[in-house]
Parts: sequence; C-alpha cells; structure tokens
Amino acid sequence: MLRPMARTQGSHSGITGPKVREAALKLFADKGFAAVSMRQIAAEVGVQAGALYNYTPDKQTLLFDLMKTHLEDLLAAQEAEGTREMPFPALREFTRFHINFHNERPEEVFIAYMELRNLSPENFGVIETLRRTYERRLEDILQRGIDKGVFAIADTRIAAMALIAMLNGVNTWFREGGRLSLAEVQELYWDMVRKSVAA
Amino acid sequence: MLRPMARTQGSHSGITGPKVREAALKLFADKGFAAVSMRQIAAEVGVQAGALYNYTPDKQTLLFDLMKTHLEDLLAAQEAEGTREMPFPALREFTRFHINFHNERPEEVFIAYMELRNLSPENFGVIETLRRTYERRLEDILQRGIDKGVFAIADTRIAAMALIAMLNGVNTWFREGGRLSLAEVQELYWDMVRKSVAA
DNA sequence: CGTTGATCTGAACAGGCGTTCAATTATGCT
DNA sequence: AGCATAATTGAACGCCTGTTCAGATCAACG
Repeated sequence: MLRPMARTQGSHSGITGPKVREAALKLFADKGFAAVSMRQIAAEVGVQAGALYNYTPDKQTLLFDLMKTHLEDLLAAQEAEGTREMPFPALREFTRFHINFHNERPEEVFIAYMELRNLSPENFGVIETLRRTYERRLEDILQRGIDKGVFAIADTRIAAMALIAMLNGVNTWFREGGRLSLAEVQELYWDMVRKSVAA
Repeated sequence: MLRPMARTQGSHSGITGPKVREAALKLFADKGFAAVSMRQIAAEVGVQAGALYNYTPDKQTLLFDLMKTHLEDLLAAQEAEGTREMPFPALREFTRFHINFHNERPEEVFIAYMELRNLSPENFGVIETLRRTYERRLEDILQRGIDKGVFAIADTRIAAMALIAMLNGVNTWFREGGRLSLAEVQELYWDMVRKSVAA
C-alpha cells in the first residue's frame, strides 16, 4: 500500500516562494498595494502571473502574510531582548530596539502602517491584535515607572501611543550616510523620550 | 462690437466644482487614491465621468489640489494665530493649534501624508516645500527657546520632526466622544511636549 | 425669445485588472 | 527508465481603467 513518494513538496517552492514575497514587499512599499498588479509581481519574480497562485490564494492574503510575518518578527525580536528591571533602562532599551528594528525593515514597516485599509476585517483584526500586543509592552514599562515613582504620566495608553508615533517618525526621514548616524539619532530620541516621561 | 454675454462662467461650476473636490476627498481618504476610479467620484457627485474633466485636467491633479489647498490652509491658519514672544507659551500654542487643526480635517491630513507617492516629482516638490515651511516655524520656536536658555535640545531639526510625528499620531486613534475629550488630549500631549524640550 | 457658450452625456478607445484552468514541463523518487 | 506530482505556462473570463470628444442640454443674457 506504500505509494511511491513524489517530488518533495516545494522543491521549487523553496526558491520561488521567497522570491514572490520579496517582490511583493518591494513593489507594495514602492507603489502601494492597489497600484501593483499580480502581473508586475510575477514579472519581478520572472514567472507568469498564474504561477503566483501556487504561493498565495489571492493578492490580499499576500499583503496580509507580509504584515503578519513582520509583526510576529517584531514581537519575537523584542521578546528575545528581554526587559530590564529598572524603568529607565527598560525604556531606554525599548527606544533603542524600536529605532533599530524599524530602521532595518523600512519596507515592512511602511506597508504595515499604510496598507491596513486593504485588509479584510478579519485580517485587520489579526494585525491590530499583534500591534496592540507590542504597544502594551511599552505601556507595561511606563506603568512600572509610575509605580516606582520615577515616571510622571497621566495616561499610559496615550503616552505609549505618543512615544511610538514619535519613534516611528524616524523612518520617514532618516537615511544611512546622512548628517547623523543611527546611534546619534537614537541618543537624540532617547533624550526626548526620557524627559517626556520623567517625574 | 459688443458680443452678447453668455452664461456666467461656472454658473454650474460653482456647485459641481466643490462637490467634485468633496467627493474625491472622501473617497481618497476612505479607499486610497489608487483604489478610487474617476467613475466612482462621478457617481458620488451625481454626474458622468467625463464631466469631471471640466474641473480637473486629470486624476492626479485632483489629488494634488486637495493636498495643496490643505497645506495652504494650514499655513494661513497658523499665520493668523501669530506667535507669542515667550518660548513656552509659543510652543504650547503650537501644540494646541496643531492638534486642533488636524483634528478638524482628518481626511485632508490622511491624504496629505499617505498619498505623496502618487504625485509627480514637480507636484511632490511643491507639497514638500509647503510642509517644510510649517516644520520650520516649529524649529524657529525651538531655536528661540534654546537662545533664551529655557529649552535644552541638541538638534532642532530632529526635535521638530519628533514632535510633529508625535502630534500627528493623535489623528490615528482619537475619536470624539471617546474616553478623553480633545481638550484633555491636548493637555496630555502638551505635558509631554513641554517636558521633552525643557532645559 | 433666440443666441451663446458653459456644462454634461454617452459612447468609444486602447489597455489593464485578478483569477482560473487545461495543458505542458520539470523534478525527484523508486 | 518510468512514474507521480509539483511547478509553470498561456490563454481565456468578465470586468474595470483614465481619458477624449461629438453631440445634446441647459441657463442666462441682450
């Protein structure tokens, strides 16, 4: 009853699959989800449009998978960093990590913020939950600082949103090789973050 | 030689013109520039697609005009406010004004930030210049505070970008009738802004 | 009231869209 | 070598795209 084994699943899939995601990432970030056609993605991969459907059920799911992977990577990377005990070091670490991680993935970050409206309600909910989890980790740090009396913040939720928005702004203008190094930018932002929450 | 006067120029234009801009504004903000067709805009106005071309040379210019008008309104409204002499009151006024103005025009703000890539290079340059003018006014306030020794900021350009990004974040989550009033939000943000630049 | 010209319609243009699928090719296993 | 099946092609489906334009419609003026 043993049926002969066929080709290992995804023997090409292992090459074309990542290429599809990379091409979609690049094109979505560059032109926007709605302005990119499946045929353009296929051309970038070097394949016909129909072949893409071996790797995604449809265009929107391709977008969703890019976003989901990005946010899961973000949460995993942050978990790997751990959290320091003391509020100021913990917040400093969060600031440094956020700027670093987002600077390494400008395309993923851009898409994850700009293309939310192209998700179905269910997929949108998944992404929002992941993002909310990340925000909550910052809120926890802020709350700990309040409890220990070293932070003065009237509303941790709003403060977390304000700080993340501020840090995200780096991606809109920072370019490697410009006037400032990333380390200098991190220092400047840490200075503002620290003072804005300090008691 | 007096030729009989024809219909006053734009006698319908005065009605349809604004309607076109309003429909485009609403649809672009809701679905994104690339995902909205001229026929959808026309349907919202109650007209055929061809009629739109009495009011805009093409789709992209319609977007550009919305952005340009928005930023010109922003600069004019801010100029009308004047600037206080003392750095802290000036910065407080900037914070209050920014949150207020942007809260009143969520659709314009959204479009002006999200659809930049759909502009031609020339049009993009115009928008960037207008935005840069606004940013520079904040930089001026910050510089004045440094000169007077009441602000401690290592880099006014970065600080201005950081503060504006932070304030823009309000639009992504604030909803009238929610947990906080706009006045409360303004107070919370002013607290963070003030501390983040204070000497 | 008749004329004038702004406004609008409706059709056409040439092309692109996401997605499906039978047929073909390529691959790795026995 | 031969087979099972993954991977890909290429054509087709029905529909939508921005823009143009000749002709119809309309409102206000002399």
